[in-house]
Amino acid sequence: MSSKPTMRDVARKSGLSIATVSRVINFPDQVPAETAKVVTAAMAYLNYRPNINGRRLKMTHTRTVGVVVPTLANPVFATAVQGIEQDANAKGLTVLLTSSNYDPEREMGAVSALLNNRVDGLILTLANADNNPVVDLLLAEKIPFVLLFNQPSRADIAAISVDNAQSAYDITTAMIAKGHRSLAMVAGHFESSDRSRQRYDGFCRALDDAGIPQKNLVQVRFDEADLVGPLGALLCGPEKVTGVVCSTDMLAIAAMNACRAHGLSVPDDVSVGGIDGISVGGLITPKLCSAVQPTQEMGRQALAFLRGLIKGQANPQSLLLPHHLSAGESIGSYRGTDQHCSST
Amino acid sequence: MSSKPTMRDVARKSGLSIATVSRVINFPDQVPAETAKVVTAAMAYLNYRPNINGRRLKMTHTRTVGVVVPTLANPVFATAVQGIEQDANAKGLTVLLTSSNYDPEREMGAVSALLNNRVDGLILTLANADNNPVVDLLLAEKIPFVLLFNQPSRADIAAISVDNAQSAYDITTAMIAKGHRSLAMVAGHFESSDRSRQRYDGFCRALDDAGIPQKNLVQVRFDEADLVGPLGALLCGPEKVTGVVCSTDMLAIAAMNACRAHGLSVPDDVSVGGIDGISVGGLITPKLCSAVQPTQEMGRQALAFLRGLIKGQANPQSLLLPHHLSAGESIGSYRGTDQHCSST
DNA sequence: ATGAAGGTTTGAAACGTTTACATTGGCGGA
DNA sequence: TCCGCCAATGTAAACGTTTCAAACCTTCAT
Repeated sequence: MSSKPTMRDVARKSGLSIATVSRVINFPDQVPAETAKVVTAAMAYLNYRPNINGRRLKMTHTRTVGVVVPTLANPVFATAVQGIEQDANAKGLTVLLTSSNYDPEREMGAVSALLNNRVDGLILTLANADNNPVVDLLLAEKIPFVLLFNQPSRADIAAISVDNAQSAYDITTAMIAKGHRSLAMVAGHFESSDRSRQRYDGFCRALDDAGIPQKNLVQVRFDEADLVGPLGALLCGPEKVTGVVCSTDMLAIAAMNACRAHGLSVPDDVSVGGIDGISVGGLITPKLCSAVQPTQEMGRQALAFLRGLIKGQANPQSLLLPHHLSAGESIGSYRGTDQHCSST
Repeated sequence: MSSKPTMRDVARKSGLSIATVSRVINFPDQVPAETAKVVTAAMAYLNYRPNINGRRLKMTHTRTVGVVVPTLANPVFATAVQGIEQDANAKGLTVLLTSSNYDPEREMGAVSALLNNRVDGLILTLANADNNPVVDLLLAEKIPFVLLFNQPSRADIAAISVDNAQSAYDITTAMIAKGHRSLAMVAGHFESSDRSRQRYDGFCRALDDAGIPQKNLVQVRFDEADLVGPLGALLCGPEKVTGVVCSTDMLAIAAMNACRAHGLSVPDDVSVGGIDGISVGGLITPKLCSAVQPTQEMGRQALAFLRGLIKGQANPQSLLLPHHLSAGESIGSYRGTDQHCSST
């Protein structure tokens, strides 16, 4: 009696067989109301709880999905996971969460662990979606999976993202349109994020289209909050950068902070733009101008897509969702470089 | 061959018994190196993956912990979960994540689902920790659990939190020390969060200690980003509130935004303080002054504590962690109420 | 030669489900 | 009366592990 009651106990208590109890639980309509009542009463009396692990062992699917993101410390991923999680729970799916900290080794470890859990499918944001052993593994094992935020070059693997290069192109172009000619990009390390590189490509293309040869780039850790040092040379050096495009909104917020630390006003002295569209961006001053992606919706869509793959109803394909520039205040018109860098 | 290889297959392949294979996996040192090598080779050859669900069914513990938080959209919870998740994965524990959206019914549903998964223990942030059916259920079922952020009145249930009332007291007092006498609190709905009420209590106590009778309170939804309306009456009405204490940093950021929408400068016209200490608070301008809690560390501690409970090495008890006021710029000296509310 | 000791290995019974298949019993039609 | 059918229920074999008790060697002292 000390251990948890099992279906067998319920069967005994209700004077019926274990098969009938199972049917009451799984196919209530295949069983007479009277019988169902008896069984339900027994279950309530015994405080019975189905052991999902027993079920999982027997059934071919586990009604479980694995999620791997770089970190929850960046609201972009937290928001996406929030979307995934909400819908998953509404559908009775269990979410197994892991974060990789942008580390490919940990990505593999996490996926491996999730496969051992026999997840029905996976939603992942990988450091680099191309030539990725994790992707190869998943394809080999024929496990349904959807990449989220990644924008792989292969078209035959499922992925939900915005057009990263175009996002960066758009925000950069907006800055150029305001007269800025000396621009820099602050990006997370490329090896930690293919998005980062793709966004840098878009940045470069925008400069090329505007005939600006000089392309400044500073790569930083994604969780770097202190950009005072990294940005110092660009803002205060000979370049006198007046426009800073950041590969993420988190970096953009840190960049604005760094500008002020150098005695520069945003957007009067320096314009700053981000990419992602995290919600705090819209609340701060100056309002962050950003290439916004529908983050939470993307999480939802990734799950919906994954469910389709699991049911075999859909084929893997990449989906590009539309982004838009937010009407921010962090990008202003070029006003010269007179008052640059009061403090170093 | 189409299905996944099992331990039986590995046993057959290596010419050994299933029991030996199991021992190689779980107790490699109880097995001669030679045998281990043979088995490992077979596993590699067959691409064997242990099915954790089989193990879970047999074993009394599942090496799985459930996590329930209100939402990941608030960085406080995301950060805490990040802490939990990192350590859990390092220890080989699987994390089952659910969010309740501050809804007690969904809390119960989530916990119920997690119990069906036979989690070894739970970490939860509940809307209200006192007289909570979820807590009763968990106690009745003798499932180890740790409350996180909740500060229950019972001392015999495990909880990791800061002193919520004192946090609010401190930030309020800091504001009063700057000369503010007309204060208001913006708090999330009390029925969604006992922290919210506890913090309001601290706010009131601070006012009492300062001999200020007028206690303004506006309750809002936690995900409310637009406080322009809710704060309008207080900022522009007869009260001419010059100090706004918010029950969370997210609300504080929204409040600063609302102040500016009313044409008021922070901190020149209105001071704003928050509670939580989310990291963006330190990056924005003005730097948010907040009662900071060690969020990620709290997640880690909750997990460590939970593991102790699971092993039976610890007894449930409430732990109060220290908080501190951040040196922010969002609280300034009282300068009168001349220039109040340029735009409504 | 015999047996005890001890290191390896194995057989088989769980764990809590699901489900294909067998059984039961009641009822209508021939 | 008998047959067949159908709905309701039951039987038992999986699913992939872990683990206890038993069996099987070697080796070695007697």
